[in-house]
Amino acid sequence: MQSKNKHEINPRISTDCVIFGFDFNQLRVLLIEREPVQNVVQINALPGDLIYEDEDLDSAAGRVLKELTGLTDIYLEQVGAFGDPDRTSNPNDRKWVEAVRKDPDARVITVAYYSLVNLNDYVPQASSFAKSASWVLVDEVAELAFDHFQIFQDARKKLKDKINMRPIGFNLLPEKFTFSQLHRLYEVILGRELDKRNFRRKMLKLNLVESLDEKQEGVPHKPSQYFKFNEENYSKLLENGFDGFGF
Amino acid sequence: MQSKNKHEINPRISTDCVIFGFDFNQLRVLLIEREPVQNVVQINALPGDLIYEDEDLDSAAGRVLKELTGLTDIYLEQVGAFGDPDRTSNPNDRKWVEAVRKDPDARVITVAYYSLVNLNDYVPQASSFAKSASWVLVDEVAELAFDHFQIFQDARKKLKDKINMRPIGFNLLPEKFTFSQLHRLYEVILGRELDKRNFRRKMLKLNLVESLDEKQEGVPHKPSQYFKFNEENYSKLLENGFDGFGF
DNA sequence: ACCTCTTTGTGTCAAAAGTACACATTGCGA
DNA sequence: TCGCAATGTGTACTTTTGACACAAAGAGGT
Repeated sequence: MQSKNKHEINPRISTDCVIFGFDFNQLRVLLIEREPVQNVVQINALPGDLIYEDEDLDSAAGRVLKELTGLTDIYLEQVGAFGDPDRTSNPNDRKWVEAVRKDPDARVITVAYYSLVNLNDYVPQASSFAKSASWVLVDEVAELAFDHFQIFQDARKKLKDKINMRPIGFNLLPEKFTFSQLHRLYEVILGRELDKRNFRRKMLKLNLVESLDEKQEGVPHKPSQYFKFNEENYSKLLENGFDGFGF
Repeated sequence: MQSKNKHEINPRISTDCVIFGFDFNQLRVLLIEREPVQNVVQINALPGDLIYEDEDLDSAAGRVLKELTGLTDIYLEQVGAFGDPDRTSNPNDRKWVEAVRKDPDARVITVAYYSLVNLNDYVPQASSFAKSASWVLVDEVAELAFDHFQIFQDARKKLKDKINMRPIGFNLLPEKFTFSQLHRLYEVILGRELDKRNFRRKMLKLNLVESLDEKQEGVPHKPSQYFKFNEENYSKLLENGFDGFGF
């Protein structure tokens, strides 16, 4: 929808990615440190950059993530658009923008994406303007560049809501996994304890996991049964509309 | 997050509003017809326009809505960003853009918002490039300009999800209302029947409505009790985190 | 061989929530 | 006073939740 208007703006569009990583114990988020610029105190940032002319938003997010961290093939879901005109009000951010951008005064609107992956499957490799890329515990995320902290929080909330609506978290589990791993996954995302027996009961009723004829080996305790994800039942559930994922 | 890159784009940002209106019976959505342009077949569109330089996204949505339809003071929530580069591939849309815009080739990314209001409280008055603005039954929405149909569908889905997470729909009821009206509201949003008695029981348990000492008058049947919304309890619920709104 | 350590895996009971279902009541108007 | 149309209410049954404790398996050390 457009009209001739003297107030028309000339903004830039960027995309930022909030990638949560689960290592079977804790929840982390992928952050980058930017290449140093004179006089700019280094703080962490979400991986993000401007989008190209002919890219749709989803692809742009995937590309940017790859360029900065080396991660590919990650299913990204949108968090939303963030566009505070005062986004660059922090002097540090301002200096960085002036050093790096052609047009430091242009307003930037960013479209944020998030995902949740198995941290062990993805080893970030910093490149482009990222000096380093690393997995930071979600509870230890402190100051972030621009409005990234806000974006991070929104994404975390969305992840939490989502797991109660759909049984996500399967795409990120290894082919075979134990119930404890699954259990732990739900706990770290929801940020609270879940009763072991009740969790098992409820999860089994969904028919989304089935046990394999295989056990853990070499563990100094009772070995656990391995389970696998039943994709067929998952697709069925998705079609029929679903219910009963809350924990 | 920015870098010097020859692919940098020069897009426009617009905002589109999906305003759902409830008239105590049916669910409608506010659509505009644009001022005619030569050779362009008229189809409906969501109210939307480019944003200004210094506006944050939320305010822009409110302003645009007001300019095109006269509606003010509507709480808007974001649906998301839509930015298909082929957004203007439809020849009709293309012609309209060429006729109306300074820079018809610029890519447009739109940030969509939605809301739900009491249809009787808002009488749309078309202005700016809107020739008319009217409430269309959600089930009769057909072709829309650009990617507006997609946006409309996403917004509708979001509304549905939302009502099961929070008891929205109070801001849009009149000060006093009957249980049937509330009941009907939930039915039209969810798109299915809800048992009258069970609905009443569950809603009452939430303590969000209280009955007034006042009855309907002049109706050719048993008059119903009026109820009002209890804002205090609502705020309390919001703070404590909530549960139990699903129907 | 046995003890210890650690994590797995399992059942029951009571409370709460959900679901299905039918009929008397009220006030209007003919 | 009768018919009409919508309101308002209760019960029985099923399903789901939530709280809770102890035996079983295997590794490793002595």
